[in-house]
Amino acid sequence: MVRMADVARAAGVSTMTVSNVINGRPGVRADTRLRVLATIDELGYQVNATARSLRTGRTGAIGFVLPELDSPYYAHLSNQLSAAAERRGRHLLVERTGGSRERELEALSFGHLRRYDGVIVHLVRLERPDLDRLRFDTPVVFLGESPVPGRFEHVMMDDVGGSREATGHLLGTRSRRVAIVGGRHEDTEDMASLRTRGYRQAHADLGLDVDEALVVESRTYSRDEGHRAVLDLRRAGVAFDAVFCVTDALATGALRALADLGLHVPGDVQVVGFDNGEEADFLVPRLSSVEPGNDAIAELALDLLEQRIRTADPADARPRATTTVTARLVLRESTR
Amino acid sequence: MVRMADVARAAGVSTMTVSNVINGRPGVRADTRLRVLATIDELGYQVNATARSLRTGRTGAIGFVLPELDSPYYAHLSNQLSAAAERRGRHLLVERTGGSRERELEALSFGHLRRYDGVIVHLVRLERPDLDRLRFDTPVVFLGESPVPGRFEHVMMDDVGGSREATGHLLGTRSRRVAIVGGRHEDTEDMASLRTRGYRQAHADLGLDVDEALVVESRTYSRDEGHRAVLDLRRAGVAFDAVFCVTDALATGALRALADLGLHVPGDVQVVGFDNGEEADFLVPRLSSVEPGNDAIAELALDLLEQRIRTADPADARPRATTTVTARLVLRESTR
DNA sequence: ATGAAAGCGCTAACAG
DNA sequence: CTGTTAGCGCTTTCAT
Repeated sequence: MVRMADVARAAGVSTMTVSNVINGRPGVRADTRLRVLATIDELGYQVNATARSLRTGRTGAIGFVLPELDSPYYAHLSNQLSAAAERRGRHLLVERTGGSRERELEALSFGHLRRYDGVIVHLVRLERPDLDRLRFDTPVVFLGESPVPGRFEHVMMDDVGGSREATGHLLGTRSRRVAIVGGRHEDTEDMASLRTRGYRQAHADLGLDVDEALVVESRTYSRDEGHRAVLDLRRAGVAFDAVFCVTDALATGALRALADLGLHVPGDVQVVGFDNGEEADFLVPRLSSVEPGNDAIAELALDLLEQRIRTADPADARPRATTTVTARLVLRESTR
Repeated sequence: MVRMADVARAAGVSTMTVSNVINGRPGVRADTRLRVLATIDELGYQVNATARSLRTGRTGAIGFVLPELDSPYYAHLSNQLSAAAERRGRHLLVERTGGSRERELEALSFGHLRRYDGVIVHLVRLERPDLDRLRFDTPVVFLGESPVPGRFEHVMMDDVGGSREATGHLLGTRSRRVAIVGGRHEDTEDMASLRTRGYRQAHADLGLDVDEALVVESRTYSRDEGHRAVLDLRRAGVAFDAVFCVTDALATGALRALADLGLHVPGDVQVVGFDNGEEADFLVPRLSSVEPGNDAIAELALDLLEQRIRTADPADARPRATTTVTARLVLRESTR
């Protein structure tokens, strides 16, 4: 372990001069700087980020707290956030909660947050009572559909609008029995509910009733659940001529199930997904999907965070808001 | 900001007693403990991890440094590592390098590593000269195919064996012109080279020559490159009756391209991927793929890291090794 | 069972 | 242009 003090002694200067050199601060004579740099190199010295962070209160890192790393949606979003953060000269550290209440709370604990200058958080379990109790002064931007107390910034996608457009397209292209996979009978504020709300609105727009038998709930939003859901519908004898899946992963499973059943897409059954992940363009048939605007979400979240980090005044009273990024339907081969 | 000293004052004890309570150390009277806990709760105190870490030299966090977050392979591996680390009472923080030399070096800098008690690293750019120059005492386990100096632990998958088995299966099921997508003409030690080596060995096993026109290199290992590669082969008039793709993502693109060309899989062309990701089971047709043993790799990497963290002696001379985890071919619908 | 003192490695503030 | 002093919030050590 080489300390700054070691460098200072070896170079015959004080630690402050070493510190000034390292941090590129002005007011160091050129020859002194060179001597210090040479010594640093020679001893292989590297700053202790922990000590610096304790002293300055800054870490140079931004956190991204999410439920799962291996869903295509979060994987893609993380990658975009990481690349965008890098462009701004910051490092992104990604942390998984597994979608458990306990781990979400832990990730938002003060001690944990000290690791970061700011944090972007996508919660799936914590509800208002929990959120209201949160106390920290690390700048935070929330993503996702859970309603967030007004004192926090919140960026979300247009779940309702995107779903309405997708369902509307299906109903507008001669489908009359549109199933929703990953929907929700109850109307709360989670992702499934919001997307189901758009689905219901599209029906209402045309004066159509929703057959609740077509609303299929799912425990997860992964491929196997999409596969199971379509097979279940068939087994239950529920007729359908289109499927709106609330994620691309569900849609991938649904497409596979329809192939297993020997049904033609989009001839017999149309399919639309939500997320517009890279995979959509490579499925057979290529999947029409709702593009939620991840790029815009990533940039916006980082912009907001950057602002909060810079005006580090905890009592900063500037208005915070929930910003909704526009979604749009991308048509491919799985629809008519 | 509530400090430990604030809690101590409010509870009428010393900071040491508060510290002892928080860390569950013995030697605190029950009533004192309760009073301290009540005060902590009341003031909403949370330990400052940075300060603790400066003092103890430990952080409770393990790092995972990888090239990209959004490739299905790394996404899945990260998720497994994170879940496994959690089971061991540790937190995993994931950091992306983007596959650039500069960022890989930075991630391995001493200052950066101080954030972690130990780090698992999957490099793709750094070469021996760079690695030999590395100086740090944070325990590190390397993943991936780059050769690693003997002083480090290294866990890798059996790229050669898995590829040999996959190619062998194709050659053993009446395919005579097996293309490799994502292969490498030159034989070095990167992933593409190793998997191509297995491909060549399988040919040699049967006394067959490899037609270099069937070895298609690719810049990335993503779906679009797989798609492009198959179309290019066709356009160039190279005949083939099977495709071994060195990743599932490439295979997904290849399947899509074969569908575009109106070729039947596996009737006209067989396809095998490598990674055995969740998607393999939902493609049309379902993709046969080499299972690299991610679970075993994740557990092993964490075991090795845990050992190094515990025996924190930097001069620890116990032997380090490269451990190769066995790969095996999983057959599905894309092969005969 | 509890507390006082010292210090982890760095940098802000000020002095020279 | 360079150095001195103090202290970030915690835990280790040793004393009581």
